[in-house]
Amino acid sequence: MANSLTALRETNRRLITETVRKSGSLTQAQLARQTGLSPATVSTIVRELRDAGLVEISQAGGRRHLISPVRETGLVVGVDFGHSHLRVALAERSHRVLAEEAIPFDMGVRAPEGLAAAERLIIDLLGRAGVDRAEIKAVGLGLPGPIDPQTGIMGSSTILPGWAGVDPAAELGRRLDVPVVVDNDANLGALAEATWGAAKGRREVAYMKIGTGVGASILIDGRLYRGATGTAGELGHITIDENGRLCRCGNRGCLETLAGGQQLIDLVRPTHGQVTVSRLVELAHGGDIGCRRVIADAGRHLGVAVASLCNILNPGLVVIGGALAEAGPLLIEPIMTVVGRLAIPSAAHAVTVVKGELGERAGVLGALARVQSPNIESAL
Amino acid sequence: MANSLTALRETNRRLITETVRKSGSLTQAQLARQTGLSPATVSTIVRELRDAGLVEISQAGGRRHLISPVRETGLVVGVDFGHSHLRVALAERSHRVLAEEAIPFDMGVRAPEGLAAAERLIIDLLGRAGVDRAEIKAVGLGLPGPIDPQTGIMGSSTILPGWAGVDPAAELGRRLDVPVVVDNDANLGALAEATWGAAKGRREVAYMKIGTGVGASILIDGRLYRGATGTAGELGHITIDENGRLCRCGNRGCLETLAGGQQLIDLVRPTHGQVTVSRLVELAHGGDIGCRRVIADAGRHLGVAVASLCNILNPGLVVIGGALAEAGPLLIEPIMTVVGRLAIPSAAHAVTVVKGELGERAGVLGALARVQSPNIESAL
DNA sequence: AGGTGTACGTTCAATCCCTGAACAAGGGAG
DNA sequence: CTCCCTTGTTCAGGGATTGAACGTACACCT
Repeated sequence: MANSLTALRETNRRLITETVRKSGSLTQAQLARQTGLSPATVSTIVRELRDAGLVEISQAGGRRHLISPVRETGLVVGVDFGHSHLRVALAERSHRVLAEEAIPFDMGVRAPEGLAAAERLIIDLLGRAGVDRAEIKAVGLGLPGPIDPQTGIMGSSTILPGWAGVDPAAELGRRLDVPVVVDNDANLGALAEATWGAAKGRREVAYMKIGTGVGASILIDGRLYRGATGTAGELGHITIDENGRLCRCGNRGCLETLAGGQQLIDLVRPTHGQVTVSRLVELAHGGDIGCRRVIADAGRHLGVAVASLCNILNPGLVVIGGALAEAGPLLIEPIMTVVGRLAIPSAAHAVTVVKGELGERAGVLGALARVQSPNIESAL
Repeated sequence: MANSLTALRETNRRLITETVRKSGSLTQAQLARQTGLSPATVSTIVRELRDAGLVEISQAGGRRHLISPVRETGLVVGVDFGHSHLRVALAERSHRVLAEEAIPFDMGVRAPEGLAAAERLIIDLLGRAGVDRAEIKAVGLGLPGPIDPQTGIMGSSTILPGWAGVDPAAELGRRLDVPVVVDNDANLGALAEATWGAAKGRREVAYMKIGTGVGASILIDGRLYRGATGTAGELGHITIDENGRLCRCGNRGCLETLAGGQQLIDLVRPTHGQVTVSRLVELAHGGDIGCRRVIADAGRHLGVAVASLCNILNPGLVVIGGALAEAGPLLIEPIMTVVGRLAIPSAAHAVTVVKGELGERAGVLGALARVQSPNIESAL
């Protein structure tokens, strides 16, 4: 705070840069109205930013100048590890996706193999898009497990035994020689839905990802909430039934053991054989009574958790993502029913439960978003 | 943001006012060092504040001027309704308590009777302190039920039937002819513990009040978190046992039906006769096995809820207040044990569970705090 | 086609704010 | 008692924002 005047100028410069980055491109007049600054100030600041190479100015008819964020060169990569898949997307800085691919993948392997697979898939995508490896400027990496936000090291050895203690961002960064930011897959899904999807513009949101496991992430005042030590949102391991089935986290009756995709798969195996979550959802949509029942039961268990969440946090919106979310109303209606019954009325009235709009791409898109706007999260 | 320059000045003025209010009284030089502003700026702003009557200046030897917050005149009252008691405190603006009293009280009565009782107790206290009624400038009011933060009207007719639909702040304000701010008793307890008690200076805190019922309140980034519609923290009515006992909220197996004081009283009635929660805690401290067991069981049930809370929010501190908290380790150790078992390890390691420091006075002190600093809460 | 109105971006003087330096006034150490 | 340090004030200087005035170009109406 050496000089509050220059600090003020800095603030306003940042304000304008942010506004430009968010809106894509606008004229100075629009900028002035949106920021509340006077046209004169906008004029001088825009010139400064142009001289600094932070924005680009193009003529747009009349005196209108179109201010756009500087055409960021280079590409970014999003990597999304699921329990049973690995998805990678190659995108421009503007988030336009150039190439994307998902492959089946078993998270049970050790970290080195997993990261090697990601590296191979990235290089494959580069080749397909005809892009040189050096074009990649940054990578966003999503993982289905707890990550210490201070160190970036994965914790909780019981959940992903092959990954505990490793620093995936550093590892992958060393392999590719670019900066890598890492985050929980549910956090990234929430980020994607908040940026482009069902939670766009909402402030108090809970996001639940129901894939093989169950993860969650919380947006408070529009920002990712991480809690005191960065593990907020582990809704998959709250206890629903103290005497329930053993969970991979070591406890009994976690939500995940009742509503996770793995459980559903196990439940239909005797009658339907080995299926994937997506196949199970397909069958349910096709009218299969057993699958519908299994999904509805999962919804009811999820409803118990969402009701607790509503009582505790009183969110305005709950977004359901992950493979099971594709069941749509088959899953969401039971959730709502249970929430209506178990949550206190004022919290139940306040909340809407919807399916995510980005589907299975949420994680990888969130990874792309995370690379660009690392500061959407709460300060911590 | 009409004029950013004047906005800047406003910010700095506020910065100085806050610093003065916090530190009690200091010199201009100290002020300059603490705020990072130049002595010149401090000088002019202090003069402005003096002229506006917001601070007082006294000579303190040499050129030293002692800047102190203006001696606030008048008194404030805190009112805390519990399920079974009513507590009122009369205090100076500086929070020095002049008189305080608690009486047994049944929240089952209708709102007018309750507010009349509060009024009588306030007038009683005024007489005892020898203070005129006109000295009261504001009242803080705590109630053990959900309050719509927009309208101030009490909701959820099932929980406090005699109070649903009334606007207690307006009612009491009309009776006493002073402004009244109203809030949930758990929120006020949290506020008090955060201001003077066990949570002083902590940022991520959950407060649980276990009296006749069970309430909770959440501090996020040091501010009261209210959620989308103001009912965040209703932890007493999360479902622990879907097939459990009926709760006054209309559901089954709420935490409150398992760990609320009322349940404990009911449990020991066959063997110990009708007792209060405080008496039950006394007996437990005296070595009564039955009471100890009942409290430990309640602790285990609370532990399930706290574990969920930890998984969802990952707080750094959980403060236990209310009458049952006086059981101390008899209650808290079972909580910690269950949290250690059910919460994910990283969240369990992060959290400390402690007894509140303010005891049964937490609510009424919080009401006093709330009158003075209504802006501690999140913006919403 | 021509005229008029409107919106846009730039420039400039005015205004407001913060800061560094100079300065007066005391208190404390030696 | 003197020197030195700290404190608060004053003043000039430089930044930053703004309102008003101005030139320009497009759109629309006649």
